[in-house]
Amino acid sequence: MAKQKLPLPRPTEAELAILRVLWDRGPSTVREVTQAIQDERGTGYTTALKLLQIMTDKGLVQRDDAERSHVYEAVLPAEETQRQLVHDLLDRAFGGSARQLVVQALSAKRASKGELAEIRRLLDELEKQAK
Amino acid sequence: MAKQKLPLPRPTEAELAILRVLWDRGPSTVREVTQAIQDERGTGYTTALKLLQIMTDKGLVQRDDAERSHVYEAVLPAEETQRQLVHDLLDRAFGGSARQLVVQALSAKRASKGELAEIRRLLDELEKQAK
DNA sequence: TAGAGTCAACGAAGATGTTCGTAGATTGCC
DNA sequence: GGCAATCTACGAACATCTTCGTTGACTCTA
Repeated sequence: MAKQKLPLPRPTEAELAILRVLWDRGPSTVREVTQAIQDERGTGYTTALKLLQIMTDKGLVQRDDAERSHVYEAVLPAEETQRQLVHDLLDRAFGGSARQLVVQALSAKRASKGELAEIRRLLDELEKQAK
Repeated sequence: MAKQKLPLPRPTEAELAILRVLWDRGPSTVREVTQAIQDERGTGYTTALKLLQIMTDKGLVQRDDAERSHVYEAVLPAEETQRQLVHDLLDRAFGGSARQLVVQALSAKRASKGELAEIRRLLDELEKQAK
């Protein structure tokens, strides 16, 4: 039984690849996950299974074993895990400066004009709150 | 002698802590680095030394051994490594969406009004370029 | 010159993450 | 029932990362 501690561990590299599949596809079987990450990483079936078992122990995913093929599902929505990862990176590499991170994010991947406009709208909202 | 391959490996957790010290302080000795990360991590002298030696092999830092106490220096400026780290995170966790990453960055660490204004200025510049 | 302090080098141990081989159970089909 | 396919479980091997003990060299000073 997985411990019910709220601060979930940071997913590792391979675990994150699996989480992305679960976020995209929703609840999935081991075979579905394996096929989805086949290209990106060469991961075989038993490897994916083992990772999902470990992730279940860690509390990153939930397992439904009603059917013979167990169905796995991400415990946290993508946004929450992403926020945690960003926060970690902020602390570990940016000395906590969100501004610097945003700068690098926008220069790492040239955002389109539409995306920029969307970010601008987000800023509007945040400024209202941060009185 | 360190290989001269341009794509430097992604620094690990402990390595990144050391890089941050070198970015802050500039070229430093093992002892200086050790003292700087003493609080954050309990890292002892020989551990820091070993890490710096490994990082030298990887090409992450350069060593000046003119004096008895060798002086280490980050090869890449902070901005470049940070950009690479953001790019990695973008690919590994955000499916490449810079917008989503910015959203999470701003909500992970409530940015101050001043920071928001600065980011807004950055957007102005980017919009000029991204015609 | 003897002893204390500081240094780089090295190797090994321990922790964590990743991969896969194998075994045993279940299911479907002939 | 017997066989093949598919599944979970488990453990071991392997890689990577982190830490530290030990050694030998150098420096300073009494």
